[in-house]
Amino acid sequence: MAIAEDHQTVIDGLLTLLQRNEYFKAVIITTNPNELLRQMACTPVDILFADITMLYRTGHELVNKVKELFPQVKMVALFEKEQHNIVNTMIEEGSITGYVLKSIDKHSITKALENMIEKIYSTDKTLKEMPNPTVRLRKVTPEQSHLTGRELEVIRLIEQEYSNKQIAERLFISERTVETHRKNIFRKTKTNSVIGLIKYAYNHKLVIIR
Amino acid sequence: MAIAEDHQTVIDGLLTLLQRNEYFKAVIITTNPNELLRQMACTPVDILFADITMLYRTGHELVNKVKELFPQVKMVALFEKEQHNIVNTMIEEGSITGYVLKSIDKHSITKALENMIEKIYSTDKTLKEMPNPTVRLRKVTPEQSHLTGRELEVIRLIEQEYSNKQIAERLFISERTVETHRKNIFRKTKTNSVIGLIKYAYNHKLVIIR
DNA sequence: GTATAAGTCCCTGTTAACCGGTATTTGCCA
DNA sequence: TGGCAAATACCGGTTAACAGGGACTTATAC
Repeated sequence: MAIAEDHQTVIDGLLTLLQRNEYFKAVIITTNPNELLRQMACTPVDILFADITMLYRTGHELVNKVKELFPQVKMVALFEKEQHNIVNTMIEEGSITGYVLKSIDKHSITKALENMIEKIYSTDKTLKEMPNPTVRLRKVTPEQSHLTGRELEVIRLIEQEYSNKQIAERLFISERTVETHRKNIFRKTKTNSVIGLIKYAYNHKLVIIR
Repeated sequence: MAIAEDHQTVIDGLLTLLQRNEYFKAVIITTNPNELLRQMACTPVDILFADITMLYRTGHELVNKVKELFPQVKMVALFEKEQHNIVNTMIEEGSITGYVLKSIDKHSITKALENMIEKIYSTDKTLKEMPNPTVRLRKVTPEQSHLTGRELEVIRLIEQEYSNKQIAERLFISERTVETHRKNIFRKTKTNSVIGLIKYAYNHKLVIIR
């Protein structure tokens, strides 16, 4: 098993738990994505525990790299409750095999680990083929987001510093339409500047930060 | 001692360390700023360990609240290495008594805690009066930031959604000057839109997020 | 004593963003 | 099948932001 996490303390916490577990053994521990890939090339692992932002960091896309280079590795995302949007995206994409809520108490993590062993080792299927796996700690229900799918797309492109014109080209729609979406977004999020909007998006985890 | 931290795992890590320490005892543990204040009113503590972003969250300003309501409490900020800017600000303000780098290894944290005991209990002075306290784990040297103090001020106000005009009023300078600062900021940070700038500021921890 | 950096101020433009409407098509679902 | 949400598109008008200049004062450093 490999662990990739930004916070030493989170790593410590996991290690403490793993000490009492006979099934898992952490063989790679690092906070650096590139270092992780390098080590995975030398030391084969079955499972990768990784912070979700590290996995999905825009631009880097560790999750895709791992999928490409080591398709047999099961990826489990460590996430915080506000990040359900990203988790759900990754589940839909079939990128990850499971996920664990970071702030959950020790007992639940242990239980989740045990469930994971059963699921991962008893069958060799990914989430896509397991519509209702118990690996899921809880149903990750998105907070009633009033924003439509198209609006979310626009927000993500705004955050990527695309201009209205570029967004229009990217989505094959008129610039006017982008402006309309923008207006509706501002109205719905009760913001009136890009900065406010970006902060809203970050706070509501509509986009992946850093 | 009180602990305020977003991450359960960080809390767990601290508690494990504290178990072996005879001087400290955590009596309040919470992730909620308001809950913290409420509990501090009921249960007196000597020291508050808190995540730096939680302490300094713009708008809330827990650090000021604590200082106001419980001036005798020593505040120690838990921070990550990129946040040295904020730490230095707080030291200059005399807001905090000490700070601990989150990602530091256990041994060093223990050592830092011991140093802290000496410093805090042998003298009753704040950092301002102790120019070179050993509580400091390491000299927090800002990465060669080419941005000037005034430029940082402007960036923080931009992030707060102030317009150029409002910034000018706030800083008692001409709107032209703000524009000049803005230009220089864009040039120095190699950005060319507020969004790019905001992301730069977040990535370089020039402002406090969330 | 003279560079150098920081901070201040102003000018001329251009344009993207924003405000406020209105309106059509599509598809879902009750 | 009638209502509704989503997505699409347009228009006229206003303004803040941004580009790319120049220039002056003050303080610090060498």
